[in-house]
Amino acid sequence: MAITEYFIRFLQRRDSLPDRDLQRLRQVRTQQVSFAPGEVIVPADRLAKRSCMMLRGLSARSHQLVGRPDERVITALHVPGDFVDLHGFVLAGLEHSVVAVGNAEVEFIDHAELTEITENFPHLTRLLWMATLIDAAVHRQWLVAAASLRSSAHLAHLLCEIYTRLNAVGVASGHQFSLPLLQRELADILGYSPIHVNRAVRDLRDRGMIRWSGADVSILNWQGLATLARFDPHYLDMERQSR
Amino acid sequence: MAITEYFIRFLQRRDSLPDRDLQRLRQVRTQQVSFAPGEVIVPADRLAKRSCMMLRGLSARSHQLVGRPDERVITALHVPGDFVDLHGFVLAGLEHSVVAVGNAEVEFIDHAELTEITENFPHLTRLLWMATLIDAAVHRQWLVAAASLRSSAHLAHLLCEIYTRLNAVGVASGHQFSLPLLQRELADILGYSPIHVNRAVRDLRDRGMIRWSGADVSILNWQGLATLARFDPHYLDMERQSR
DNA sequence: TTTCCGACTTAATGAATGTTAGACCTGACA
DNA sequence: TGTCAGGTCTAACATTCATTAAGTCGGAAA
Repeated sequence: MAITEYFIRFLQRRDSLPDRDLQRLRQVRTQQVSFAPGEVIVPADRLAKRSCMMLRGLSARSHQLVGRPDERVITALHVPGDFVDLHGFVLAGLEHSVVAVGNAEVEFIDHAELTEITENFPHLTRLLWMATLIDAAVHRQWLVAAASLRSSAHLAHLLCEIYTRLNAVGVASGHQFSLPLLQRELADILGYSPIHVNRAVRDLRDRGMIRWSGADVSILNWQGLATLARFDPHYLDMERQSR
Repeated sequence: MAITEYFIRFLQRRDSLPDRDLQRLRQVRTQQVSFAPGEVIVPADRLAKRSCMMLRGLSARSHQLVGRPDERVITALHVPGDFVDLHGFVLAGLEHSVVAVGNAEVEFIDHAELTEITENFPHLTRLLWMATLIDAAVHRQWLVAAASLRSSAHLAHLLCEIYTRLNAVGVASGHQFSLPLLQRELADILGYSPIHVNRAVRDLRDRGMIRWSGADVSILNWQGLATLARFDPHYLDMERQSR
């Protein structure tokens, strides 16, 4: 089975991919696995021998809080084409777990194969490195949002980002997308209580900016939402550039 | 001039460094530059041709908020041995600037030299990659802290982390260190108002956990501070491991 | 010494967010 | 049809944090 085309699209959007790199990518062997909502895709604190890439649905990086087993914080959301725990290849282990959000399908790639790539494909290695650094840029933007935005604007920022990322890989268009997140999970992402998340959702709805029922989200006023959130997609580094 | 020994120590703490890698590192040519408090070390949004490493003092990654020129958010602090903007080597540009905190000294390394390393030293390349991934793990921990800790505990977490990192490179010991951060800058890091930061500092002082005068910080009750902050240094990935 | 300025500190008030409790709504299923 | 469970929504109250204003302290410069 071949490495997901989404990831190739992710890379090609940001740099040209020489034939040699492209062929090597397509030779990567993967194991495809499906997960039900909430299932653990990658457990924390274990030395993994493989990493996973999103194929369908969403996943989240979930940090269990020490001493409070019922609480967690979500520090990242991943869409199709994201190489979710590529950092597990270089780090000694993950300090968080990766869980499915809604129904999710991933492809696992053995670390042995990644090692071989880093030994023989320097340019491709820099592109893999880049993928992890874009994750880090998203982390920083979440920090900025958490420190500078109030609940409604903070939620608006998340919606703008997710839509932009889904749209970039062709999984969403027309300002509509599927976001199978419970308000409780949203609270773990934004760092608010579920009740306060509910207030923020209602606020955006009352302002006529979004429609949200079940997992279906529509952004009715993109410009207004982006302005409220001070959203600037620059940090997603979506420009073509030689690396 | 040689690459800072702090960085070599940083790497050797986490993996063995073969002679070939070590020799290549010591051959890296650098330009050493000093900065006064608040000076910009690396400006945002410009395609840099070099990256910098901390040699002495501290630096911060500062995000200017669009539309609010007097406000900013600090998303990272860097101590000696940190390869501060190594990510600028792979990304198209930095979405933040790097500024000096107190008096600071850095070494600049040309990207051409890093490119050469990535072409010929795969293991060393993985270690450079690792350095950027540890930064990302710190970002995640800051997200967890922001979402799950109240002001005093949040501040306590920052102090525990900075001391641990300074201690790891031998720049601080005995639970004392120099932290030339104004309370206003602390507010930009923690996402509070300066007044609220003042309350948090006073609170930790009143509890007898810290002493803080000028730039000199003493942690009087490490265990209490770490418990309050739920600090677990695991995320700093300081274990030796083959990578 | 005196003045001045910046940083730190304190107080008072209001806004944002958390907590608790419970109502509503809807789909699954007996 | 009725019940149940999980998710959403609302209200009342408590806590945390922001804002404004003003006072204190200490070092630098005249």
